[in-house]
Amino acid sequence: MTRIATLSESRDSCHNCRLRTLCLPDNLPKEDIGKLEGIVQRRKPVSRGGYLFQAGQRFNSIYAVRTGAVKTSTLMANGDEHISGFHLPGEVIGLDAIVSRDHPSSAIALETASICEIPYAELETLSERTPALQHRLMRIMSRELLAEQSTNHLLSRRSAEQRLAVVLIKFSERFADRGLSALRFRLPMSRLDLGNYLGLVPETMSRTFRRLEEQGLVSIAGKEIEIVDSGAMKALAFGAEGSQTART
Amino acid sequence: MTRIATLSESRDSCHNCRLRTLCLPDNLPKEDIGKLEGIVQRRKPVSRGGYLFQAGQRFNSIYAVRTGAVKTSTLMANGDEHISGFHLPGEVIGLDAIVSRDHPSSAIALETASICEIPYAELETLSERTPALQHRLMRIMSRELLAEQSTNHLLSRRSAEQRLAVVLIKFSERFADRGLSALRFRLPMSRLDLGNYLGLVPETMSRTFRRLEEQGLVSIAGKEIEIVDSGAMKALAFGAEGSQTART
DNA sequence: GGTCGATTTTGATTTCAGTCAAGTTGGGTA
DNA sequence: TACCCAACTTGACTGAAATCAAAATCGACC
Repeated sequence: MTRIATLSESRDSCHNCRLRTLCLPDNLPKEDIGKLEGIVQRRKPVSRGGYLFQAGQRFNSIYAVRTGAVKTSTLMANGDEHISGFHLPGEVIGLDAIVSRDHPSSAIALETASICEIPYAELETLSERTPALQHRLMRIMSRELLAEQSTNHLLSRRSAEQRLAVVLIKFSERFADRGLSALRFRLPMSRLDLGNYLGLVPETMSRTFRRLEEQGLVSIAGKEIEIVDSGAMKALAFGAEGSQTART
Repeated sequence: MTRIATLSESRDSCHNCRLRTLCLPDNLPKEDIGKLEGIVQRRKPVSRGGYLFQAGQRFNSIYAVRTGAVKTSTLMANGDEHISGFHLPGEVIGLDAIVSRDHPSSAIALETASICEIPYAELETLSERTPALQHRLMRIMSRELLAEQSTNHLLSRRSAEQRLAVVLIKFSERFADRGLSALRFRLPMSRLDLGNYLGLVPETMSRTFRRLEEQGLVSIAGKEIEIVDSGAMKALAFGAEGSQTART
């Protein structure tokens, strides 16, 4: 089946999307991308602070970030917000709702974000007759699982400095995956949000940023981050030094 | 002493398996269970400390726990072990490997465990022509994602008492899901392992168990746990009291 | 039943991050 | 441009869990 692409379609289509290889279409044959294309809905941009969906809302679709950045968070029994993740272009949001009928968490734009909405019922129907898509979905779920595990890991008995180093390195890698600089980037979220994610209060965030800067590992100007000594950062983040002692 | 319920053996087919509704076959039509049955391999029991698979090993299969209990853990750069989860009968292990070709973590039996091995290539082929199975796989992945998120949440800025209360309540619920007592059960792992999972050192685990006991919430005899005041436990685990203050 | 090593407990002390309190900065807008 | 409010920073103090050290208990195996 050949589609006649209009100008706006060609700009907006999965085929031409720069994020293709990170997102659902990765590794799909051309015709399957076309089919996927048929069910993807491109919504008007969500501005800073706007909701993609709210916790408790009926689950209908999953969402892929096209531009901008999004946080997902759950409201705890006591009214506190817990931020479970930050999502950059090419990443898929809402997969945690598949099992439960309702969204367990809310998704909020950190900066103006354009979003692709993919109705899940249609995606599921399509993937029944599209093995490559089914395959891809499983891989994306698995990838998310791994990312969550890595966050667990991060939160388990690591110092504030290590947590911050890890998260900065990971952002660096994610920006690099998107063709941006790995050494100079702008964090899309507030210190408060990043602290919430890392299990640290804003005061500690501030002091920890300063300590990393004093050690000559990074250079900070508000949300602009420059990684000055990437090797030392990785050593701090993943190395033996300063981590919990092995107890065998 | 009253006999503590154990996770007893189920028959050798998915059709008759008591864990059917927790595991892969849930909600599958009879003939699909039959097909699944055709690819499931029942291995000889793995004894305490034995590996189901090791980190770095080539990914070929996912595994379902039939009896016993299993922990999954990753070895960190510095040689430390980080335990990412404990797995009871009916739960599926190894889904985090789908994306990566190799297992990112090891799975180790905490007590003698019988395991169903499901070759992933065959499972994927089967699910291509079995929509219900595909559906079920997605739901299981989503469930795992939620479980990981909930662990993140648990590790993020909660006191030792709250962490322990949460994990005990969750084990209680999981045992109940398996038809065992929610109020009296035996934890399958050591304090060290549980502490590792919770991000706490064994000394703190010991003291925290004692504090919960002193408050009359639980009664502890080694690995045997009795939940004495389930309401107060839930209040401690999920309630407003003692948690971090909302900072808006 | 006794022995040895692993697991768990207990106590004393230290330390890192949290809390409280008070600025300072900076982006948005009137 | 100046104002305002939110975001961020800084400092002093506190407290919960880590660390260090040692003893007690458990349990697997002769």
